[in-house]
This record gives sequence, structure tokens and C-alpha cells, in this order.
Amino acid sequence: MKPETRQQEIIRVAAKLFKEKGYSAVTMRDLAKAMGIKAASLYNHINSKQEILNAIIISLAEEFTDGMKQISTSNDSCIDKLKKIIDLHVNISSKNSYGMASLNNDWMHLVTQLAYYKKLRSDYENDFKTILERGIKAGEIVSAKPDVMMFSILTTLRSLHIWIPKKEDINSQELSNNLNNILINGIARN
Amino acid sequence: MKPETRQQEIIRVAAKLFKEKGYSAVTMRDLAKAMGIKAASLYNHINSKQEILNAIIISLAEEFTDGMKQISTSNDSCIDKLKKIIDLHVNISSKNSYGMASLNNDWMHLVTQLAYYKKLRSDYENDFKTILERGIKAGEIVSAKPDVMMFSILTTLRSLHIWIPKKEDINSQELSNNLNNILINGIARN
DNA sequence: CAAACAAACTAACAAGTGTTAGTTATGTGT
DNA sequence: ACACATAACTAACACTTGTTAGTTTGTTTG
Repeated sequence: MKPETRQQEIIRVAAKLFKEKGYSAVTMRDLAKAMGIKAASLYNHINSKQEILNAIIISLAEEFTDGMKQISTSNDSCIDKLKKIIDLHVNISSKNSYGMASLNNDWMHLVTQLAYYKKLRSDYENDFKTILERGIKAGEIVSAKPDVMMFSILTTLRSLHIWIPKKEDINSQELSNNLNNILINGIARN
Repeated sequence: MKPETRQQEIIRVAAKLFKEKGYSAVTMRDLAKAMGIKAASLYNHINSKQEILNAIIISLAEEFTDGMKQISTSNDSCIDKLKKIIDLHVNISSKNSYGMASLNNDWMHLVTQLAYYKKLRSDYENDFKTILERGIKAGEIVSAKPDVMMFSILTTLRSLHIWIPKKEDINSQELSNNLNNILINGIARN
């Protein structure tokens, strides 16, 4: 494990600020103050505010795309694939809850990478829906609208970053198992 | 039905812009252009940008609190109460999907009303959790962590505003029923 | 018609925005 | 001791921000 570069440190601190107030409300002077330096000094390490947002969002989005590709091309059952998707979200959100906030709330402020981000997201959702549709055909899951199922599960998973930091007592494995039960089996008794 | 006042029109248009770019990224000049007037003219109808945000968020938050109070003090079963909570979210989100985006994403930019908003939200979540805890005791729902169940259901409901406008074909009643099935009974077959 | 009002306008402000240029201090390897 | 890279600094820029003051225009009302 190499020590963090100064650039990585700036990006990490920026993600934290972006989570609290959103990309637009965080100024370069805010970020500099959080780093203990002057705003102009930031530019020794980064080229622009935009670039920071790109770095935060795109790497995360690619992590999800890569994870999904592995899951969707595996030979697991539909239910097992869903379990792995839940794991994927819990793990990434636990590792980087700050970045997840930008991914969810500030993607529309991307400029050069906006189209690319949208493609990644759309690919991800298509893979997700395909898994559900095959699960319905195979009789593994109920024959409800795949759109609504995906929306329901995915919005829960996409909001994990809000909730995980409040629950430091719960470990990732346990949270993942709980979520799996609830999302797959519901909460009603029999 | 009285026609909308100019002030209400400004607030409605502002909510739409806030949903697209977030409160901080929308300038008074953006809002004025969307209204077809100059920025200074806005101030004939509103006192400040802050006030617009207050108007959007607080009225919605109170609508949820009022709805929850009615539900939580009723004699319904836990499952029926949950069904009504889902209806509440679907109905409000259908009526005002723009405002819901501000409620979810821009509440932290409130100033004078921030503490009040936080209290409303916390009361709402406490009522929600109490319903789940009683449902567990009564044997109506599974004995999982109420925190995780609430998080899972509530984040789905709180994200409805993202999704509802894309699905103009689906009506509120149908969506509410689908969500109810999925959230309560899960997606696994038997 | 005159008075009052609503709602737009122009012009300007003080503060804050991202960013650049040029400079200075601090260590690192030769 | 020397040059070199790193990373901080000060000062400034052009532009944008929310907002105010004062004025004009058109419509409603007495």
C-alpha cells in the first residue's frame, strides 16, 4: 500500500465536501481550507474543479460496470446474481461512501464525461433488467414488472451511502445478508 | 380552483430547475429566464432565493408528517399501515415530483428552517420505525432489524420522484399496488 | 379622468467564483 | 554547495452571484 499522493488526498477530501453540500455549493476556497492550504495551491495538483468530479464519479461508475459484467456473465442462478449485486453495492459503498454521494447527486454536473457516464449507467441497468427477466422466465422470481422490481432494489442500493456511515457497528457481511433477505423475500411473515 | 399566483408560478418553475441541477447550481438569472423576465423582477414576488427553497421543502415535509400522523394513530394492522405509507409517497410524488427532488437533495441548504425540517424528518422516521417494531411483536412481519427494513423501504419511496416521470403510462394506483407487493412480499417465488 | 397598484424594467452593488501568473520556501539527490 | 523538483504562497483577472434602488408601463378601481 503506497501512501496517498497529494492529488488523491485532494480528491478524497473533495468527495467528503461534495457529499455534505453538493458539487456546486463547494468552492475551491472551501476545499483549500479543508486541505489547510490556499485555493491557488490546489492547482499544483489538479487541473480544474471539473477534473475532480470526473475522477470521483468515473472510477466508481466503472467499478460498478466491471462488477456487473462479471456477475451477469456468470452461471449463477438469478437469485444468486442478485445476491452478488447487493454485495457489490454494499462493498463499494462501504469503501467509498463519500464518492457514492457524488455519483448519485452530482453526475449531471459532469461535462466532458457526461455522455460516457450515462452510457455506463444505462448498460448497468440493462444488465440488471436482463437478469430479472430471465429470473421470471426461469420461475425463480415472481412475475411482476421487472422495471418496478429493478427500481425498488436499485434505489435502495444506490442510497446505501447515506445510511452506512450512521451504522458503524454493523459489518458489511451482516448488512449484505440482511438486505438480501429483505429485498428478495420481503418483510411479511409467510 | 383559483388560478396560480405569480409567486406560486415562480416557486413551481424553480422546483423544476432545482430538480435538474440542484439548488446551488440554479441562479436567479436562470430562474428569471425560465419565467421570461429579468432577475430583478422576481423580487416583486419573492423575498429571496432561500425563501423559494423553504416554500418548496417545508410544505412537502409537512404533508408527509400530517399523512404519517393519520396513519400511525389509526387502528390498521401493521401491513395495512405500510400499504398506506406507500400510497402516501406515491400520491405526493406523483403530484409534485419536482418538489420531491429538492426535499431529498437540497434540504441541507435550508438555513432558518433547517432545524425544523430535521425535526419533521426525525419524527416521521420514528413513527415509521414504531410501526415496524409493533408489526414484529404482533408477528405480522419478520423479525429482522427494523432499521434495515425501514431504510430499505423508505429509500425506495424517497426515490420515486426520479422514476415516476419516466413512466407516464403507469397510473398511481397500479404503481402503488406493484410496490406494495414487492416491498412487502419480496420478489422470490413462494 | 385620476389614483393606485401590480409587475415589469435598467443599472448597479458588493461579495464571491474558478483560475492564472509569477514568486518563494522546503527539502532531495549530485 | 548546487541545481532541481515539489508544493506552498501573494496578487490579480474576468466573470458570476444574490440583491437593492429607482423607474416605467399597463391595468384596475374610485
